[in-house]
Order: sequence, then C-alpha cells, then structure tokens
Amino acid sequence: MEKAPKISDAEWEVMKVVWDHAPMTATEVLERLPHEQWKQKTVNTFLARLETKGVIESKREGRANVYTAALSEDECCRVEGSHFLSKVFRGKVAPMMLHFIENEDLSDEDLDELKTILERKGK
Amino acid sequence: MEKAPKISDAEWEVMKVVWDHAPMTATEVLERLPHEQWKQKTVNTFLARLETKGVIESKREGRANVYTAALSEDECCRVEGSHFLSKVFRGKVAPMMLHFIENEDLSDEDLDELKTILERKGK
DNA sequence: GACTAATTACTACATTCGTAGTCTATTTTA
DNA sequence: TAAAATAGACTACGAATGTAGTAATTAGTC
Repeated sequence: MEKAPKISDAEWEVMKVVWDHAPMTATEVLERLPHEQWKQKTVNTFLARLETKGVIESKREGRANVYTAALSEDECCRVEGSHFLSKVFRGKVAPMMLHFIENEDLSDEDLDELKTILERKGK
Repeated sequence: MEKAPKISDAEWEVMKVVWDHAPMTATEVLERLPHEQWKQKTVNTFLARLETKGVIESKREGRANVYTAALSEDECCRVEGSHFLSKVFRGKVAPMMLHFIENEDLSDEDLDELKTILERKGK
C-alpha cells in the first residue's frame, strides 16, 4: 500500500482541472483555472509539488511538460473522505450522513436516489 | 457573520476533548489525550492558538487557566463539512453521500435510520 | 547560427502547523 | 520565609502551504 500523499486545499483545485482534462500542459491548466486567482508561476509550483508527491506524472513533449494524473480522483476522494470522517465526525458515518442531510441542500431527486441506493444496500 | 477560523487536524483532536469535557485546565486536557502522542507543552501551545483563533476562551482560576469552547462542535462541523464538500466533491452532495455509502461501513441499523430520515425529509 | 520568445527549473518568503524548550511567576511545602 | 514544584508566557524551529520572482534552457525565426 503506497502511503497516501496529503493534498492541500489549493492543490485540490489544480487536481480537479487535471482530472477533468489531462493530459495537459501547465499553460493549459492555468487556462482552466479562474484567471483572477491564479498566476502561471503559481500553477507551475503546484504542478511540481504534486509531481513530487506522486499525485501526477509528467513527460517532456517538445519544450513543455505534459501532465497526467498518477492517482485517480476516486482514490483521492476515498483517502480524503475517510480522513475527514475520522477527524470531524470521530469516524461515525451515520451521524455524518445525518449532518449532511440536515445541513446541505438535497433535491427531491437526490433524496430519491439515495433512498434507492439504501434499499439496494440494505440487502 | 463571524469569519470561520480554520481549525487544523491536530487542533481538532484537542477540540474534541474540550467539547466533551470543558470547562477544563490544560493539564486535564492532556489527561484526556493519548499520552504517547501528546506532551503538555504541545497541548498548551494548541490551547493558546485555539484561543487566539476564537475557538475557545479561558479565564484564570487560581494558578491555572480554565478553558471553555467558544464555538460549538456543531458549528465547527458545519463549517468544516461544507468546506470538505466543496473541496473534495465539488459541492455535489448526492455523489458525496453515495461515496460514503459505498466506501464506509454502515450497519443495518444505520441504513434503517438513514432511510427513515430520508423518508421524513422527502416530504 | 544568433536573437527572441516560451517554458521550465530553481529560489524566495511570509504564514501556518506540529512539536516543544526556556524563562517566569505563583503555589505549596519544608 | 526560602526552596521546590507547577502552570503559564514567550520563544524556537523545521516542514508544509500559498504565492510568486529570477535564472537557465529550448525552440522557433531571421
């Protein structure tokens, strides 16, 4: 089992772009981020750090580096999700679910979908 | 609206103790934490930082400071929860819920409870 | 092949975080 | 009351984070 790298808040923003559009260059990553908040150099720094952490990989293509995800979004969500669960809700899933049901907006369709899933799950 | 202070991972561990047992002194907080991992001085530093952040308050009582929570656990869970939701699941509640249903262990009782809640919620 | 433009690589720097140590003031004890 | 114990205040310090600047390199262009 490879130890899960820690992905910071801002790094997650970059990763969402990579997961959605990779393979892509640093320039292309910037284009997909809110220009007001991101500078090219900052994006480059994050890409370098993410590669060091093993979250993405790059190969040189002409004069630019082309990046691809090394870890899937799903995998990272799993890691971050269980970390969040144990940190904030003391590992108790049901209370956490209740919390979100009570505190976040769920459409009727969402509610139906969840009910269906739960039915299937509950044997 | 008071700006929500950012509570770090390790600070959350301290806060769980405070929420469960406050009012209490720094020494008492340490007693409730895994001794192998926490030193008194470290606990003191965290309590001071949490007070600066406005998450707890203290008043002098004799030779010791007695701490109490200034923000409720529920309030902090709300803030941290919606932060997590937007960061990791792009703000989409239903997919997040599905993720947890699929990836975390829910007992049959948990499943029943959730179903009940969803029924009530869905009109 | 020399100059220019695009990219990368390397460096910088203030904050926050995790983890304490030292110095000081206050209490308890002998 | 002088010494010892205890709790707090202040200081330290490396790693991670957010945010970029500067130097070096590579690719076209003339």
